[in-house]
Amino acid sequence: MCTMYGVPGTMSKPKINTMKELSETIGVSRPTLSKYFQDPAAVRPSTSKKIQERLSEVDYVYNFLTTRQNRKSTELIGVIVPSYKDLFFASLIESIEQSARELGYTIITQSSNGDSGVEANAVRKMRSMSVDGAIVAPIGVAADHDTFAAASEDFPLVFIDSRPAKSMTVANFVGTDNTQSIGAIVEYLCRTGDPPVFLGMPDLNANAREREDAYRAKMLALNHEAIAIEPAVAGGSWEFEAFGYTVMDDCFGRREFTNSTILCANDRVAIGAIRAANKHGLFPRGGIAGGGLRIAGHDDHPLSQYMTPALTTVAQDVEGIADAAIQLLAQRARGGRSAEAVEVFLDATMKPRESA
Amino acid sequence: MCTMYGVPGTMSKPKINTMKELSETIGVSRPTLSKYFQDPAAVRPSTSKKIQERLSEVDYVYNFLTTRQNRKSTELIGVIVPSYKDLFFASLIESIEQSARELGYTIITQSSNGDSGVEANAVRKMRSMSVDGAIVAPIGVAADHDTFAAASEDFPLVFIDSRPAKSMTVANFVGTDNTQSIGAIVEYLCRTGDPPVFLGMPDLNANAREREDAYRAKMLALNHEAIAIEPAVAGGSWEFEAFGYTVMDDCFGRREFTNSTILCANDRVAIGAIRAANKHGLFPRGGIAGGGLRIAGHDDHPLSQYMTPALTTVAQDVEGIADAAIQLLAQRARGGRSAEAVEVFLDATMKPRESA
DNA sequence: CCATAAACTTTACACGCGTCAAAATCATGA
DNA sequence: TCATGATTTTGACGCGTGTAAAGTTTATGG
Repeated sequence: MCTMYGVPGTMSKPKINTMKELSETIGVSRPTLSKYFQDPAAVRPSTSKKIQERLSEVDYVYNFLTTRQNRKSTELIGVIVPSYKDLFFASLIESIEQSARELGYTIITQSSNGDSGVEANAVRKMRSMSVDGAIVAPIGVAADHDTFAAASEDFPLVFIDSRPAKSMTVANFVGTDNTQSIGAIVEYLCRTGDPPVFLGMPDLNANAREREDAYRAKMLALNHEAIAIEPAVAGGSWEFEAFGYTVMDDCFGRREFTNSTILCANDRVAIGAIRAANKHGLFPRGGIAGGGLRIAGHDDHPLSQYMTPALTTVAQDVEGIADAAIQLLAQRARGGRSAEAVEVFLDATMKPRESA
Repeated sequence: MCTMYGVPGTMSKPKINTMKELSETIGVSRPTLSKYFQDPAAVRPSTSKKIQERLSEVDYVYNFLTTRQNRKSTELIGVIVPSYKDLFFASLIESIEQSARELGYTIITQSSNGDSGVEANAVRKMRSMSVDGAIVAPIGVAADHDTFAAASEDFPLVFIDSRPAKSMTVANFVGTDNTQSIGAIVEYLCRTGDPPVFLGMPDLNANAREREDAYRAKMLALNHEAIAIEPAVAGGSWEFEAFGYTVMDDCFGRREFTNSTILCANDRVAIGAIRAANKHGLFPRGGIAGGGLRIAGHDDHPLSQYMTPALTTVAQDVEGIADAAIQLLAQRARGGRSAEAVEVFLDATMKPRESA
């Protein structure tokens, strides 16, 4: 039998459009149905069973817009990230969705496209959708402070990954403790070879500066000289691999840092750097680092282990971050809004692989 | 001044909650405001200007839920993908969002997590949200046919990337012509070296089979023997890199295919295969392929060019797919539902790089 | 079997905005 | 200045569901 989507009349179950209609065909009152849908256990077991049975014989979907209009809570949580095309953020979204689902929340995701105007629009959209809360991985630079401030009067706001631009602002935050994570990998690198030089990431959010600061602090503590590679290109873009590649291709072309240990501010930059190193043949021995050039990253990007050499990095606790953010939001959404802003810092764990 | 989010009273602009309130403070009637918000040009220019000016002095966000409840169109488009953690889908989402934004649509994204139950729930959620249409990259295997059929009575449905499971079903589809894309790369590979063997992807959607079929057809046309690598592992997972790595690590360990040209069903599988090859030292000469083993992929995954060797592949026209899907949906959402199902096939373009 | 509480039904209003009809006001050109 | 048509205002109803109050039925226990 050839079924064609879009042609009416092929469905077996009769379609029911409103709850009133449903209440008539099912034989219970509309208020009872309303109660049932919000909590099947809120009605008598026999009634619940009856509704459930009849429900499976019809094609009814509740109207999300109208149900949420009238409830005190929409059980929507907004998520804003700078880009979908970054597996770190993608992992974060996936974990957030998972944690949210367990608590009955629906996720509305928006990308800010690395643009603070788009980010502000996304926040406004969240407001218009009456979300119960929002999780934002902020652009950081030139963020629209007022937009966030206005939003946070409507619902709790939790920043993840990096803190918002204005450092004097106190806001809910869940993320990795850059001091710990960078500290761990600097310590590792110093212990296993030459002290690292630092290749930053384009100065697009707070992590760029925090990680470099953490690097300098740790190097100082270990009595080593901190050296940051000065990018020959202006890095204003979120294409981190291209940035890492371009900068290091340029360096290696001048035979600079060809024998160094390079700590990159994140794995995407490191992936670009590894590519540049391979182009210049700096990883002999079948791509495995061997005493000369070493490259390390930060984040444990899902593809890092597939690089050649496999990228040594520190893994952020993505699930932990997602879960903590959702928990914090859920608590704030229910509880009072009066609570103090909270900052949660999670530890990252070393992932020693081949590249360093 | 230290501003703290979440503490009321820090805002400068007075907050307005409803349109009625707004109409009072702004000095126009509510129906006029309603018209203005739907189309600023629908009111007299002087009125439009007046509203616009006063609007910038207050903090008002329209209520998305209630506005959309009453309009004939919600201007919401649902997007369902199997996973966020796949840069191909991420690219697709980003392009879709872009095309949609231009037409005034808002995107609601849901991940089906490679699970047909979750996929069915996502479709139901789209229905409950009264979306104007949905774009689905289907799981393919064990998809809930009834769910899609029911949904397509509510709004137009466009499948992208791969066609839904039941092949006898005629549905709107936008995607790459696997015959063309695979044909192009097989032709390229045969022209530049040994004819390829084929490494499939886990049989999770229609592309798995279609691409293998296209490979066999093209090989037949070129008078070469088609050889598909039999995976030693059962590949039921969406972790394609792990699949490619495991299968080829196994082969290479037995010294099989170490000198072959391997065409992978997608880039993520190829990335895993390249990693296996590098582990076994099969890409000497600084990682650049040179006569012996060659590996090619399909999709032009954003990181393919950063592999060593850089992955030779065929690029799907992601923007074209996204745009065509949105256009088709927009047309169907406005126009009649009676139109025939449409299938749009786009060409892919060769990306010769180092790996083959 | 009856008292009692729990669950249900009925009825009604609310939510914020779209939309319509009729009345009032405005802008434009002669 | 006035006629005319365009725009706005007023007042009202509708959307589908949440929710409260009051009355009715049902289950439970003695």
